[in-house]
Amino acid sequence: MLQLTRDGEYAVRALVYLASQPDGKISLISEISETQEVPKSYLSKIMQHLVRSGLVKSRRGAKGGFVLARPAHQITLRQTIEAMEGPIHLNVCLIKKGECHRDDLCPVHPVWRDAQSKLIEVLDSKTMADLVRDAEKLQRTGNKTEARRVEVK
Amino acid sequence: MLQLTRDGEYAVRALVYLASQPDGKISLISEISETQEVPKSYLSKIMQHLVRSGLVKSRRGAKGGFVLARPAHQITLRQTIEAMEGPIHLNVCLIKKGECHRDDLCPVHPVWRDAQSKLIEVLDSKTMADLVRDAEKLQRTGNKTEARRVEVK
DNA sequence: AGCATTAAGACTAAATTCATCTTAATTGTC
DNA sequence: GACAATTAAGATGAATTTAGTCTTAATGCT
Ligand code: SF4
Ligand code: SF4
Repeated sequence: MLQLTRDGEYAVRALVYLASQPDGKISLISEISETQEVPKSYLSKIMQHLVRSGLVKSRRGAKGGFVLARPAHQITLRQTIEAMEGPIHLNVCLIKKGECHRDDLCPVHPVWRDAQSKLIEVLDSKTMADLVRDAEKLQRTGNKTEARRVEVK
Repeated sequence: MLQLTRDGEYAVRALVYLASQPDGKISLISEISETQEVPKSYLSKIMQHLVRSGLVKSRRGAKGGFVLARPAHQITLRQTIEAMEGPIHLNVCLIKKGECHRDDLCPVHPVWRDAQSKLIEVLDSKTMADLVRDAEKLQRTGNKTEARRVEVK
C-alpha cells in the first residue's frame, strides 16, 4: 500500500519530541511514550533502531535515556522515515536499474520516477527543527483544517 | 510501506494494454497475461475488480473478453491505481478528519498533505492515452535511463 | 550492592500480499 | 440443443509484513 507504517510514524513523533527538548536534555522512553502516544515497549524497539541508524544517541543505566545524535536542523523527515522503512521506492522499478526488465520501454516508469522525486523533495525539505518551529506556531493559531470545518446539513 | 502493490502495478499494465488496442477490439485474459507478464489466474481476479470499478467492460462466453469502458484519455493512472488499492492516503491522518486526533496541533500533518497532493497531481495528469503515446515514442527512442548507463570500473 | 534504565532480540497475532484453483455462469457456433 | 470457449465469483493458502509484547541481559549511577 502507498502508506506510511506505524514504525515510520512513531519514529517521526519520537524525533520531533527529542528535537523539542532543551539542549542536552536526556529523555526517557516512558516520557516519549506518554506524550507522543506510542506503546512503550514498541517505542523501545523503534528507539533502538534509530540509535543504530545514527539519528539518536542512547545512554544506559540510571540517568540514562535518549538524545538526538546531531542538531535538529540536520535531521530531515525523509531521513527519519528511511531509518525505519529503508529507502523510499514508490514502485519496484525504482529500487535499482534492472529490477523490472520492462523499464526501458515502459511508459509508466518515468511517471513513477517523477512522482517519487516530488514526494522525496517534500520530505527532504522539512527538518526536525522546522517541525518544532511549526508546532510552536500551531500552539498559537491551530491548524488550517480547523477553519474548513463547515456545518454540513 | 510506501510502495505500490502488485495489484496496482498489474492493473496499470492491463489498462495500458487495453488502451493500446484498436477501437472495439476485444482482448482475452491470456493475451493480456502473456504480453504484460502477469500470472493468468491472478490477472483474472484483477480484471474482475476493474470491471466492477467501471473502468473495463467484459463480455462472457465465446468471443468474449475485455474492452475499456470509456475512452483511454478519460482514464487516469490515479483512477487505475485507486480502483485496486482504494483511495491513496500517505498517512492515516489523511483518511479523514479525526482519524488521528493529534492532527490539529501536529506539525507533520501539513507536510503529508502537501506530499500527497503532489503525488496525486502526478498520477492525475497521466491518462492511458498519454501512456500509449509515450510508449510509441519509447519504441523509437528508448528510455532516457539508457543514456545514463555508463561504464563503472 | 541495588536500582533504574536501555539493548537485544525472541515471540506472537493479525493483516496484507500475491497468488492458485475450482466451480459456475454465459454466450457464440454448429 | 450440445458443446466449447470464455469470464465471474470466490474459496483457499503460503509467505511476508505489520504491530506489538515480553523476557533477559547489559550498563551505569548512587
Ligand atoms: S512501471 Fe513499468 S518499469 Fe515500473 S515496474 Fe511497472 S512495468 Fe516495470
Ligand atoms: S502526522 Fe501528525 S496528524 Fe498525521 S498521523 Fe502522525 S501525528 Fe497524526
